[in-house]
Amino acid sequence: MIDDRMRGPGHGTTTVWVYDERRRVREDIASRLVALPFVGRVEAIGDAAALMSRLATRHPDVLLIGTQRAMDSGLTVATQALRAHPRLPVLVLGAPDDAETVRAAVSVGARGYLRWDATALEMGLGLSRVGLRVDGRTPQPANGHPVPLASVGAHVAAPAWNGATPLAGSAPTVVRAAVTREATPVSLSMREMQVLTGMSQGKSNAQIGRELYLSEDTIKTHARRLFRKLGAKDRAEAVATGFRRGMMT
Amino acid sequence: MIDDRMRGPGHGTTTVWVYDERRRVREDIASRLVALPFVGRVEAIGDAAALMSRLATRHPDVLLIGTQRAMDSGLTVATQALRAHPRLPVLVLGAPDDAETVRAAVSVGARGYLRWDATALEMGLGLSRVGLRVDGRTPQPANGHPVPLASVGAHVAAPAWNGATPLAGSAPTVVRAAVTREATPVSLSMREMQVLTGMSQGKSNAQIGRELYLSEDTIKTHARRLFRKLGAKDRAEAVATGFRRGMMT
DNA sequence: TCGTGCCTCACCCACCGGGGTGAGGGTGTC
DNA sequence: GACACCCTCACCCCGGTGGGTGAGGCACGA
Repeated sequence: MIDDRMRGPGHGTTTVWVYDERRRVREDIASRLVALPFVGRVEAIGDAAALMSRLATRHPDVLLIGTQRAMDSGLTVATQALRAHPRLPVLVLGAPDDAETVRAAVSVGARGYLRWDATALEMGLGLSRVGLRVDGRTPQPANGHPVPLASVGAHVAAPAWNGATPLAGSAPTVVRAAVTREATPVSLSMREMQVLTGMSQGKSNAQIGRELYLSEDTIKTHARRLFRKLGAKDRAEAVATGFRRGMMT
Repeated sequence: MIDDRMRGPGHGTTTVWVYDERRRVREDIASRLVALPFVGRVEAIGDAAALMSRLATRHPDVLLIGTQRAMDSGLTVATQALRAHPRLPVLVLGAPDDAETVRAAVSVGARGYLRWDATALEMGLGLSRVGLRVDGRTPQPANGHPVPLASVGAHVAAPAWNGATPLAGSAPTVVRAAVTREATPVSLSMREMQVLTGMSQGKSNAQIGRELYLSEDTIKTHARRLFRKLGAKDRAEAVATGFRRGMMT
């Protein structure tokens, strides 16, 4: 039930624990967390007693606790954990519009509320608003790449990074994830962009060539050039940086 | 100067013309437009006379006109074009916070204002708010994939798709791009997610295996399984759908 | 006018990627 | 107890990928 060996490639330093009685849920959440750049180790825990005993000796940087509508199991665990360790950064995880649980979570001392259908970006923000540490500091919008900006739950004030306006009221409105704008020092040519788009659709060089009425060798040349421009090793990384730089949809 | 042969792979039907005197600018914008799924043909035009004569016989679905701060060349062209063709959907392109040009653009009849540093998502919305047609209809948030949601310029009312609140005032605040939430029917396991993340960082299967203390063959197995789950042909497409589904950052 | 960047195409070549298949062990669920 | 899913590893195989290099033409700007 506890995945100690499940550690990431090491560039992330934050440790996150995910508690939920439903195995499916906690593992689903955990698997999405490992994709976040600043997250190093994720552990999924399904037993309340185990969680408490672990908390006696070690603390995660963030503890995620899942809840089910009209069941207070998750909230009970959150209450227990926070009673024993009041400064523990706890995020409650629940249904998209469960205002009741949001209120309950806040009242027992949770730092925030995360919808279970949150995107990676939103999870990232949820974590970053909750005492996450990267090399001892709170993460900043780094080197022009997207960074969590807004959203999680209404009761959490939206940050004002990058000039975005904070949430006005405290109504249970949920602001959706946003992306910081980057200096975009790279600009791809039209053809390179078309090739990159084709790649993102799983097309082979030959296929792209056929669709653009070009030779496959020409596509390979464009590919090489766009790899250099984007600093990418292969098409997968090129596509990824395309998305991260806001060039793709 | 006019790229008639520069047509996309055909799944997009919208035709966009980009006007700007600076070659660099118009081609940069054009190259970013071709990446949008619903955009079929993009033509970059650098000469005002040529633009007007082309407009006499054919109309694009959207006409983008670039402006420079403290120069009215672009606005002059926009004025000309709109005087001759009042129903032409024109978007003015300009500096991020050039409120003056925004006002001027609106007053001459432009349908919206697009920051030159807009992300693909934002451009998509700019286009979709401006009379874009896909098979005769305005595009909807389709099959669970991200879709332009907010932003372009303050004077354009933000759409209320997905329950997001429209822009409150008419102040020159700019709402950043947002992403719709999708039903996320696929869930990757922890390992699959780690492999996908490695792919997005340009790592080879062997490299990923080394970092996770696994055999390369194991990575290949995880890769195959995640390809099937995501419906992807190769790692590039897998990474792309990972981003489109909000699983990656 | 020369240089630069883009577009186009070609050839060579090492090797990585992806599909197929099988298989053992673990942990839950019905 | 059967079933399903995940994790792990292995072997075979072919085709696609990516790097290097060269080269001609075109449009532009210094």
